[in-house]
Amino acid sequence: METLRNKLNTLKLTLFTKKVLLALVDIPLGQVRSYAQIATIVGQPGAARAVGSVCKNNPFPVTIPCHRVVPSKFLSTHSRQDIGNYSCVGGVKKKIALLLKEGVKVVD
DNA sequence: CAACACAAAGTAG
DNA sequence: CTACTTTGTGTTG
Repeated sequence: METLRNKLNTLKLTLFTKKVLLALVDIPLGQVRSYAQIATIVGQPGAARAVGSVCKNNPFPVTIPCHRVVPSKFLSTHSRQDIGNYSCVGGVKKKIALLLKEGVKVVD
């Protein structure tokens, strides 16, 4: 069967990218992960910025819940201004809306 | 080679 | 102690 993992293997993606994307899919509903956390999961702690690059180049806009990825600061503040960025359609505004819809508290 | 959707440590006050 | 600056990291253009 064509799992997402299989598709990722088909595409011309680097190992790091593939791991990151898989980690994003693994994020439970209503939960958020920081870029640093993802970086650590894929085995490259400190490469948070690289993770951001991957999300930005995200090959599957809907399949990959890149909106659940936020800066580590957000984990502490939950502030809307520390939500980070979002390249997909709708921008940061849409990102916030999605998170709220999924049950993630976002302070104004 | 330079830029980027970040993070953590170091320096200055 | 808080605030700003610098370095690390991997992908993409």
